[in-house]
Amino acid sequence: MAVPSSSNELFTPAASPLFLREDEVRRGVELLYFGYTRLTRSVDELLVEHGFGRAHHRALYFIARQPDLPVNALLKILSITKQSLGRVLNDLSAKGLVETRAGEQDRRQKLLRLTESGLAFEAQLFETLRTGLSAAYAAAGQESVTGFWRVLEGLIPEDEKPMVMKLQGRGR
Amino acid sequence: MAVPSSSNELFTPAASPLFLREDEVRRGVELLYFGYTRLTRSVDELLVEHGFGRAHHRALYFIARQPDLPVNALLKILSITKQSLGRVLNDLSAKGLVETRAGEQDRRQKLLRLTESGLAFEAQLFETLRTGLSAAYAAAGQESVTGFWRVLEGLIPEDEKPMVMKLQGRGR
DNA sequence: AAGATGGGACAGCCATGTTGACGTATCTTG
DNA sequence: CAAGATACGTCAACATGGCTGTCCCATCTT
Repeated sequence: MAVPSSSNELFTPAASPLFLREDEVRRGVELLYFGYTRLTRSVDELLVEHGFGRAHHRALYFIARQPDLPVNALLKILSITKQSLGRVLNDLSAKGLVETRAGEQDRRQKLLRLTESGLAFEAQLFETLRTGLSAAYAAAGQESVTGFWRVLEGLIPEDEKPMVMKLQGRGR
Repeated sequence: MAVPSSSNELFTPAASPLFLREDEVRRGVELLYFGYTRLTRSVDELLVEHGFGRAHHRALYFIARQPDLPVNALLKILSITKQSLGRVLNDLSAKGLVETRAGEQDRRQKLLRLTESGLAFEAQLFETLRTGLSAAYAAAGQESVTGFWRVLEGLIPEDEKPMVMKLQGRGR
């Protein structure tokens, strides 16, 4: 009775940095959930007006980010099956937003890139993201922004970091 | 020709805090996407082993967070229809993880709470989240963590902030 | 007593993920 | 050069978790 059980966090509030207070973790989980969903919500509205869904946006986004991306690379970025991606890419090319060319060294590859109108649409979607995220950045201040980045980077497994860094043109 | 168009960002790199450099915004978008999905990925695995999906976790999570939550309050938190939530709640109570009581002031309400085994399961799921997020917190440092929180708070629309703050027992 | 509200249920649709099986073109290698 | 690996595509079937629309009951409010 006098001695709290060893699993009682109140007993050792700063015991280990890997065993933080529950409330701090719950706060992060909730902010991540609400922040993420609210940022994407505005984009979703724009998408449905054009008959697309979130999956189409993801493909558009990453193709815009890395023109001439081979299908396989996009599959790895999205971590979905080629069947799922296939549907999405078919929709996008049927509507003239995406086009493909054969790879030059390896002609089995199909390199994905956005058409003129694909670029325009992606830019429009991105503007929505920019508006939301810029406001949050500005309200929080530059120092908070780097903290924001640092924590999120820590959530990405080591073996996936190179892929993310490469997207951002930051070596590996 | 000599004067860049007003939409050219290179012309006014620090023009307005609401119009940040594209790369900074894209970096945030990507880290948010990968960070969020990677954090939830480990939980997903645990869930499918028990025959549940992400939707079940969300319900479990918020019921754990606010015992005796009325159905209507949970609907607002999740922003889904009552039909969608109904399915999830039926699954959870069929498996004995959630139970309901009639409200005391208003007996039309059903107050949701977790059973013993519901609490145990939610705790197990939460451990997975804690492990991932604690590691990221620890690697980034306390100052980064507050920045992380601040930016995410800025992504939540004003009219929804009270709901989120209330979850975290931080007044409104 | 009438209407509003909290909750539940049935039916059907859609988007987007999954497996599994196969086919074809091209590259790589013994 | 033949054999196998790889990149990509497609057909088919299924699961999850959103959605709309409709109707119902119990209870609270007026």
